[in-house]
Amino acid sequence: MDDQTRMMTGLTGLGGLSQADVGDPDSVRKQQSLGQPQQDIGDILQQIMAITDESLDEAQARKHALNCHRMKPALFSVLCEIKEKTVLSIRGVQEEDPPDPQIMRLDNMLLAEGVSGPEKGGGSAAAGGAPAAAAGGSPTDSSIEHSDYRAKLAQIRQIYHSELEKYEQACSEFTNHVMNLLREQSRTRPISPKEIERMVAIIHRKFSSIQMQLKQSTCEAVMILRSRFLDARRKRRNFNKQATEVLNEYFYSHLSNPYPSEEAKEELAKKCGITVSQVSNWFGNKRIRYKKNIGKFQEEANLYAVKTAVDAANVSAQASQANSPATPNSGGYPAPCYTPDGRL
DNA sequence: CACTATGATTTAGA
DNA sequence: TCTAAATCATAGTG
Repeated sequence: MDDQTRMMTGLTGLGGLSQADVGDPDSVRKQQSLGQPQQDIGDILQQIMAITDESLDEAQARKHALNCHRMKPALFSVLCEIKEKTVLSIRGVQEEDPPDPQIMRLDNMLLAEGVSGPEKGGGSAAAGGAPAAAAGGSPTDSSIEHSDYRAKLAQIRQIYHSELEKYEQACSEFTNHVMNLLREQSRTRPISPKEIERMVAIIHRKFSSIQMQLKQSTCEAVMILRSRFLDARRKRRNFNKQATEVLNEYFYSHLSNPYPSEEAKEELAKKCGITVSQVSNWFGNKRIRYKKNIGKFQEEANLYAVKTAVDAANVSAQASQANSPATPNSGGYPAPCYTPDGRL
């Protein structure tokens, strides 16, 4: 504000108004240093009193006179220019910082997690529902944990957006306020539009740094959520006995071609209370492990062979035996050797 | 605690 | 996109 006073005094001086009229302190000092020292303190005091005695109307009138002065616009633009140069030389050229890589990373992550992007309304088709399933291949994982995860994510998303909105509103309010203030002041002191622009940029930068904190904490929340829910998926739990039984039954009764179709998988999944991808996993694991060590699975194979045979028998009690589920072994996987004691 | 069983994930190939 | 194969990581068991 020291600048302001200096400029104002300069302005008034150039504007042709007497400095004494305005009560410029410089002029007082001058008077003291030149000539008669404490010539007339009373005089000075009177001058000062005159200022304070000035009515508001008088002051307004003076201000108005200043504003209407024919030299004012030209003068202001010159002053603006000088100020611009000074400010630039003081502040250097550290403006126009590039987009912060930190904030870009946060933005990308929030986008990837579906927090900041467009509303993923559908959800059913897993448009972006399963973040971790990107490479996994289990698009329609609708387990309980998953819906829980999505609910929590939606909650975070909602909080994030409402906070963001609040910040943005506050920012624009504050910006407006400052802009109005500066515009108002630009009538009495040299403020170029460029300067206002710069001030707005500064405000925006401040607010965006606050926003970054919001983004950061949101990211943290999402990370915690992920580790709690998605990584918990990896914490496997064995299928229940009945489910394993159903799967094994299918496997051993289709030993020649243990590749259930999509429909069969769906049915098995429903029967076992697991997802289709879990069924796929199970068959993948089972096939490779069976193939690797047929001997080890001998007993199990016999058990299920007997089981299906019994079932078949039960069925054929009513129908003909023509279509027994015990598929003949036609090449895919070696069939177990049915020795009575379970050895090969 | 070591060891095995087992569900999930990753990688590579068709 | 499906599968084989390897691998990871935890659950269960003695």
